Amino acid sequence: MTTMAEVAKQAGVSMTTVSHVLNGTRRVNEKTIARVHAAIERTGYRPNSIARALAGARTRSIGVAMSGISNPYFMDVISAIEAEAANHGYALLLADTHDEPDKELRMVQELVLRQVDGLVLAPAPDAHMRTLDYLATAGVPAVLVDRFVPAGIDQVGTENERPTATLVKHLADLGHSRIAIVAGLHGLSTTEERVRGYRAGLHESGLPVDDALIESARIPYVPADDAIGRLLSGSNPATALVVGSNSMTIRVLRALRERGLSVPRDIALVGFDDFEWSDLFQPRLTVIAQPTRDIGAKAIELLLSRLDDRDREPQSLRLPATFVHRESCGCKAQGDRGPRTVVPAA
Amino acid sequence: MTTMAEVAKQAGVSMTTVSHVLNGTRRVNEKTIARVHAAIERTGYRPNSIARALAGARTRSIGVAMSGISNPYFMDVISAIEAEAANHGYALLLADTHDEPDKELRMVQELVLRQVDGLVLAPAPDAHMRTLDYLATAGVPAVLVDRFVPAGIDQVGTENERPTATLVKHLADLGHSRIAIVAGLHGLSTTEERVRGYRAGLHESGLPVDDALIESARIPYVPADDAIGRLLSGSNPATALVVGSNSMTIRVLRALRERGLSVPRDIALVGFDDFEWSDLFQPRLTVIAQPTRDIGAKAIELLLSRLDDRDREPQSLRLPATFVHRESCGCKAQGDRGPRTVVPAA
DNA sequence: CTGTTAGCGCTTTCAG
DNA sequence: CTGAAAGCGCTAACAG
Repeated sequence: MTTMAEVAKQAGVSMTTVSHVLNGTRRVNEKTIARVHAAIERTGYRPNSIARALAGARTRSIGVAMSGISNPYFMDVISAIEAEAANHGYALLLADTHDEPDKELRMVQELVLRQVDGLVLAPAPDAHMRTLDYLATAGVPAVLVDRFVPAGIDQVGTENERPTATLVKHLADLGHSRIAIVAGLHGLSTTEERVRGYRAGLHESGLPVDDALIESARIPYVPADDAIGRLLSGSNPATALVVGSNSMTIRVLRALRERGLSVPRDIALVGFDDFEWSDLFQPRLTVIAQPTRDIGAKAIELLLSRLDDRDREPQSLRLPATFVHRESCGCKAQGDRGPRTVVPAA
Repeated sequence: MTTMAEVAKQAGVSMTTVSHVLNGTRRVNEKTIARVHAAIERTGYRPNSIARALAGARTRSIGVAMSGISNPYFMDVISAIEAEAANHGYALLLADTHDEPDKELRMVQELVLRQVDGLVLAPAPDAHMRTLDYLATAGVPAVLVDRFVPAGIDQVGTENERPTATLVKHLADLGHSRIAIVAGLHGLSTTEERVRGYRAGLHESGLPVDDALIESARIPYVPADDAIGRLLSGSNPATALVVGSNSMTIRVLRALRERGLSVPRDIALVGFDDFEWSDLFQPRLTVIAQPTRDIGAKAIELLLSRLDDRDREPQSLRLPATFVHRESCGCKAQGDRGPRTVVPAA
């Protein structure tokens, strides 16, 4: 392992100069720069990031803490984050919070101890926001993705309310009056906003809100079977379903199949979140698609810009979602081969 | 941030002792240990991993370098790795190699520079194995996943040859004689082994091998359209397809749909790799499922055991795959609600 | 425009 | 059973 001292000797300069050449952190004579570069070239020198970090500089690593890193939504986001971060010479430290506040805090502390320059977090439902408090006191820059919190911190996510209303109105336009929602995890802003959009959509369609038609998960990863059971029983069952997230959609589709129900014949279904392969599902799903890659890229952009300027005003970004019209809503089949209909949602 | 010096002072001992208490690296008097622990407790001290690393100790981080981290197969593996690693107090540094040898080498060097204690790598096709050479000379413990190389290094993957033969024979038993394979990326051991299994399956079914029925990708991420075109044109087109990996399966399914071909009516299809949601596809896919979580867990297990004992004999582990019988092969429909048929694959 | 030097927080000889 | 002290490789005052 070549060290900086070695390079300095080879180039006939001091370590200081090598360091400054490397970091562009002060003016250096052209020729000196050239000599240093030559020495670096010759020795194949690569700076040791650990030593760099210890000496007080940045680690050029950023922490990513999210739930269910195998969740397809987050995978897209993470993949975009990885690409964008790598572009800027940053490495990623990954942690799975499982959407549990305690685990989230532990994981984030771990990342901070490892001196990440900043972190991207999809905050778990946590009334006390312990993680955010910790981050604030530790002075570690962070950007939140997906879920929003009422705090002065950078955040990126998508529009939730209007698109969900669009989904509901689409169903109402098709003649449905018993439209239910199976929302995501209780306590997440996304869940709340989508439920709000659901209510708004009903109002705007002149339909009453029946709280019995609103289900949301209290615990991560529960199957949707009970919820579906409640929604479809009784004298006035739901005839159409809005599902609040893609992991929920999987569970709902499975629950429906368990009951021998076919979509959209027996029940119409639309969802929030697209899947990379939802065009291969049966039926093809009508959904709101989030700009996952943009969310990831923007998260890194915000984070890096904050590293540059700690005092910049916090930004809260809502990226537009798209309405992807396929067949699960029960509209006349779009034809397998035709282009999918994509319009801005709301 | 409390430092070790602070703790030492509070406990009335030297830093050396604190260090040894922390690491259990030499005998220390019971009472001294207690005093140190008390001081740690009192100050809320957490060791600084960066300083630790620089001082030559372990970083308790492991690098993970794979292609297409949004690829569902690798996501499962990574998710298992994350869980297992977190259990043992290790953090993950993630890098995407995109299956390109150059990028792979750069990423791995980067990870090594960041002093990962070891790494998990899904090696890109690379005749010269530059990355493995580098790892060997750098003396960094690594375990390979998914793909195998003829090198004395720990490796975990699945059985490829026999299961693929099983797939072929299943198709042959259904009366197909023109069975094609759309294999994965050229140069990967998985691809080669699966093609070998394909040939073996044909032999064992008394069918001739027609090289025109063997396609594999030369470049990552190419669509399957051309391959499908070649396979289905001519006077004696394929009537059944074996697809070599799940990302390929997606591309093949899309290509078939472009052509208005329905599975299994117009053509039978079976694949390697299961999807978490392949039971929601139309049709439900008959596949060989890899024990992805076990692969990830085993990879970490091997890596940690090597950190313990650098001189242990390298192990090469093949975990068994399972044959998941659904409908895309064209067998009489299994019924949507029945349990899927799962048997060990060869 | 360049160099000297004091750490960053910890591990680990070496010496009691 | 315990400590003193020398680094690990780099950054950033401070001083020309």
